[in-house]
Amino acid sequence: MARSTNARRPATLASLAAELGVSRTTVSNAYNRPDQLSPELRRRVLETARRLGYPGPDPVARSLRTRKAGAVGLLLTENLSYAFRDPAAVGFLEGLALACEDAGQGLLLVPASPEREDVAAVHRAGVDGFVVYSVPDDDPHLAAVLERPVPTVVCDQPEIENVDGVGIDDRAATTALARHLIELGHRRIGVVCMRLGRDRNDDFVPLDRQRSAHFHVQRTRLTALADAFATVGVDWATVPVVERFDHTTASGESAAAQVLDRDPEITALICTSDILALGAMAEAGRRGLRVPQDLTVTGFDGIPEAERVGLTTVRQPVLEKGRAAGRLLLDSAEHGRPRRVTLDTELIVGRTSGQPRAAAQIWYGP
Amino acid sequence: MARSTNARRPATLASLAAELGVSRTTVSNAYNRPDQLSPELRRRVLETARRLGYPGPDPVARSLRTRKAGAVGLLLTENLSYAFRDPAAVGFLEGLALACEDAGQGLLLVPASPEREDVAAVHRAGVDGFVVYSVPDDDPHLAAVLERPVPTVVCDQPEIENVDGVGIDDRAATTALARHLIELGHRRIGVVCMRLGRDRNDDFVPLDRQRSAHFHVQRTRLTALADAFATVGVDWATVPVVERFDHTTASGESAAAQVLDRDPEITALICTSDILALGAMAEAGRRGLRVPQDLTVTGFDGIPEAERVGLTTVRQPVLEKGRAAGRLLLDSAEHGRPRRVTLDTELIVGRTSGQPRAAAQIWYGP
DNA sequence: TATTGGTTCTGAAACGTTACGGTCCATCCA
DNA sequence: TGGATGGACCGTAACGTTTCAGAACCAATA
Repeated sequence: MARSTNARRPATLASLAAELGVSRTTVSNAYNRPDQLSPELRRRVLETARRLGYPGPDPVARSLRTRKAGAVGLLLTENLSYAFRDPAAVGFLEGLALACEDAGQGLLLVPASPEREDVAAVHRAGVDGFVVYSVPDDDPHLAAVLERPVPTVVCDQPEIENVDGVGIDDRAATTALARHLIELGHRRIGVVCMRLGRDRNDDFVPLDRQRSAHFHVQRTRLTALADAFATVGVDWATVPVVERFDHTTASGESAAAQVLDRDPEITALICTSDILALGAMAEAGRRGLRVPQDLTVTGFDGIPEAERVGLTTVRQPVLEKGRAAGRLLLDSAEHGRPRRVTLDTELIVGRTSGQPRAAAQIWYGP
Repeated sequence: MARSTNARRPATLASLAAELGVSRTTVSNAYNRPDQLSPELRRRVLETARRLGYPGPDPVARSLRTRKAGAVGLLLTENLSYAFRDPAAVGFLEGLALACEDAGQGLLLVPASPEREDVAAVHRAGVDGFVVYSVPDDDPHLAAVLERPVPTVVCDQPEIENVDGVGIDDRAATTALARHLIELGHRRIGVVCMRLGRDRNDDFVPLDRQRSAHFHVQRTRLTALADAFATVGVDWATVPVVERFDHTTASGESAAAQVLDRDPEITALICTSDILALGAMAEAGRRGLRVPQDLTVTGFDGIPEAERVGLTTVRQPVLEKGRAAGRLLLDSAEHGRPRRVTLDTELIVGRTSGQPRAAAQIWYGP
């Protein structure tokens, strides 16, 4: 006979159909295609569902059948804490989330910390596509994503065959920044950059490590700086470049200290992110160095806090980057793939860059 | 015969098994339980998989079978933009994401904007549980979540039968803040609060709307303020309370303006969030009102920027709140449910609260 | 009366996987 | 030599849904 109301096993579409004496199709239609059955029957189905405690079609079973998960996976191998504390990353996340929301898609944060070699989370993610952000090009998680038979969009990565991409022209942006410093007269500089690989190296960076860096963005910026300063005769091998694994202001402080200890004569400290630059400014202050009179400091990203303190930096549209990544993924099957979106950047000359002391003396001196 | 390497239909566990002449179980074991088959056979399975382009077991089919999605759903009906711009919300998100990552679980942002009545996204979410944050108690999305047969944790909500909860003692925290202002001598005050319901009402809030507010947190804070000031004879009906739907500093500015236009005599402006308070301070500055000499401004949350400007506020451990919510959800089946976690808060007396002018005159006057 | 057309509902076949309870066989020990 | 042991693998039965081609019915049309 009919099943008891509080059956041990939870109600399913089938049990509901049996209870009602109709086909499963009809029950399914009651939820998904109300026009396919009479209002009266639909009412009965829904009421019986309530009575039996049937919560509606199981999302996973539906996904299996329709081959749609209704969600986009986000892979970011930055440590979550650093990611959420970096306004640039949060902005990216916001843009991506907005694009997903517009399309009625969920956004799944895939658990993949940089230390964890375990790629299982990528395999387990029930998603219709992936967005990859801030990941070294040799990351096993990235490889696992690319093996999955779903569309993927990578951000700030070198071109990958058959994969859409979003990014900025890091080389041009960095070159513009370098030119600005060169024109001001800086020749002795130091650099603070984010991590260049999956291994931790909180120290000076030899040339080969710079060239083989697995973070495309960092590698490109270092190369662009080297090339730009080479045009005015700076030997890049003599430029102190310091790397930090953790992306925090504290990292910026200690890195700046490391550079300044090694070479107190530098007149400009170029940081590859605003977060690092803010830390560097704190360290400069601690040493009694006035910015920019005694030391020029620059960043990259254009986060609100950088704007507040007047940091000289390169603004990039982080929110738009996230949104573009989402759109690219969700509009898939349009246009000939792969596609690549390059967003504009803007050099922001703030109050933290000025002429070096020596140059100033030449300029205004006797 | 064996299938062609580039079959039209993508390879599956079954087709792989057929190709190899083994059972599906064995192929499954090759991926999930390497100890259940000989290394040699496993090698063959994996190699054939590569050859046929089999990407490994389908995550959705696996979820269906195992009844585990490996992800937690987050429902927040705040507009995404406001959520990502509010450091308190980002902190919560960070804590929750950390808890999920620790457990190897994904975190799914369910697309549910406040305007959208469509709860389909909740039904479609393939998750093992839900965390609900910043949602009015009559939100249809919340109702849809509670109908799903998965564990749920609600944040900043009144107790729901059989549902775990995380929150702070809003009443006690607000009372402490009110006492602080009362002791300073404030009697004529104004209030700026976040939205009280699903409808937009960017205006003064009549008493009945205050009492029937669907955001538990806001309702509790207003009630606590009313009760505290009643003890010193303040008639709450005369206190201007202004509401803003959007949670931005711009909202704080315009709300403060609205209050000050109505009652320029107030000596303190109590805001129910730091974001609103920061906006209020900007508006005070615009009017030439010195804080705190001419106007005391207070917030709630204890976000970093509030600390930077020395805002008087109540600090709550937002990251811990998110982490606790995640832990509660993922530790399910422990202890007798439902459980409730109440986190500590701290009154931070900053530089934005002081004695009112009138009181100061009485104090130091002739 | 036969035909058409529309609505309402059905039955069976996927979707791709893992859990469960085995069987088979070689080996080991007494 | 008999019995026990354990490794390697298998077959079947779900998991709960959607899809698709039609069947049954009824009313209206020619």
